[in-house]
Amino acid sequence: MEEKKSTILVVDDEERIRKLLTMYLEREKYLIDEAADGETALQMALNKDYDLIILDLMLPGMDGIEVCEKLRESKATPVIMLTAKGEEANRVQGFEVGTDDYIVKPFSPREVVLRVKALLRRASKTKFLETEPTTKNVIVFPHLTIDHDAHRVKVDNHEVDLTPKEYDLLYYLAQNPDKVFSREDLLKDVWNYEFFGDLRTVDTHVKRLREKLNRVSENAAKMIVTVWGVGYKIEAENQA
Amino acid sequence: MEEKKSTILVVDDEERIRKLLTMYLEREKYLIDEAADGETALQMALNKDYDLIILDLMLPGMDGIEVCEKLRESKATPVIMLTAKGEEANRVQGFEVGTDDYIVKPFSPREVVLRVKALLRRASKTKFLETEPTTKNVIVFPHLTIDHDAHRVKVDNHEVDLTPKEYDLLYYLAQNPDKVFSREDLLKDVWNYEFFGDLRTVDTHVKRLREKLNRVSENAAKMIVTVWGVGYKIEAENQA
DNA sequence: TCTTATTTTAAACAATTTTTCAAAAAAAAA
DNA sequence: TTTTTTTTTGAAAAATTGTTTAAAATAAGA
Repeated sequence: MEEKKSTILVVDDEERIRKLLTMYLEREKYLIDEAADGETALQMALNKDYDLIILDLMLPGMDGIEVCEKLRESKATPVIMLTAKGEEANRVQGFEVGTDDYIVKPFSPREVVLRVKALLRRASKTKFLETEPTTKNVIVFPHLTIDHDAHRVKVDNHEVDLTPKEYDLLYYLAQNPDKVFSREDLLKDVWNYEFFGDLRTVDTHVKRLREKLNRVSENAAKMIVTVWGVGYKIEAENQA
Repeated sequence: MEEKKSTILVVDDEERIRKLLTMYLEREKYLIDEAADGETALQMALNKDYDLIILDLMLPGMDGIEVCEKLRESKATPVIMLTAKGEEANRVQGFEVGTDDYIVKPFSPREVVLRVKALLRRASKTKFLETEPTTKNVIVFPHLTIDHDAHRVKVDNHEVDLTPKEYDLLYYLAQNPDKVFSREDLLKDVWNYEFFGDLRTVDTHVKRLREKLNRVSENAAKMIVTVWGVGYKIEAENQA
């Protein structure tokens, strides 16, 4: 079940962004190289076969678009472009420069990891040309079902309306059942990297989440467990 | 339920167009080869039995028409010709050169996929020369029916006039019921590859689509669901 | 070709929903 | 009991979507 680790090149002039991405991607067992400017990045990308490159659009000297175009003259390495909100996201989106996907800053780390996985999956599919049985994206617990494609949550087969953050939070916890996350962890992973808000914000969302689940089933609400002095987790078992 | 995968040769001198087509076709589980010029393309097409060839009209050296004519001396492989707007679409259209279909640039990726499917269906039918119960291309929901062959939408058996984009959008969502698409997804897949517009353009089309459906049936309009903070989807169930 | 009608896009504003933060109340631990 | 932590509550601030309107692009017709 273990695959060979993919190597990823992360390019951004801001060190904190590089470190942030590196941290999250290494957590997923990818091997990461970093570059802070376009020239270096291009050289590295040409000299080594990366499985993926994450490339900031705005770079000192040679910008992301130019790097991508130059790279494309000799390599087809998948590229995810990072663009600030107003920037030329459109142009990047338009495939004009051979970008495979793009992410708008500020992003949530979780989102980046998901996109990276998706793109690597797509790329490897291309390579091996295998029929992948379209994986349904559903998490199932005794009283709770999360259909990620439909973005739908059901408690005892009864649909529950969640706000985006409530959904993200539940989905994140549900992906790692029985693992406790501190409020810091949750703010880091579920919120985007620019959010430096109050830790208590997490509590508020947990409260509303529990309330909504509880309206349908007390058992479902009890799945979200407070670990005193530590944080929150979802318990898969602990169900009637 | 799994069929053998069709192999397709994509020929265009612009890499971004090749990559774009490859990406969308691979998503549909086709096996893709690429060629950047006419000579290479012809050689590849003669040495391997492709199920379909997508051929750009304008190519350096030997152009698309010549490739097609030369190919036709020994093979009947179906060919879709890509032509820029002003180009000799007429000549190609007239099937003078043995082309089976043609698409005018810029195209929307979705359109290409549909044409490819249609042509492959036609071609395979020809092969077996059997009375195949012409697969109707109809999507049916409780209050909504989309007949793609006729390009006709009916709500509670009452025909609804949609503009092209409205239709495309509805059809795209209807093909993947219960799956949420972000505005970015929709712009990428439903609009053509040259469009780099505002995300909110999607909202406007959704609004008008809902309005037109709502004139006939509120239930039909309610099928198009806003997923707050994420995008839009069509709900198959959620119907009275 | 020129004119007219239709469709598409985009911007601005309104309406709605969500998120955040702060502070009091409650609960758990020491 | 005292202290610490969590839960609850409410309301302002922020973000997102809905709606309207006008300009731009496109297609159709004269």
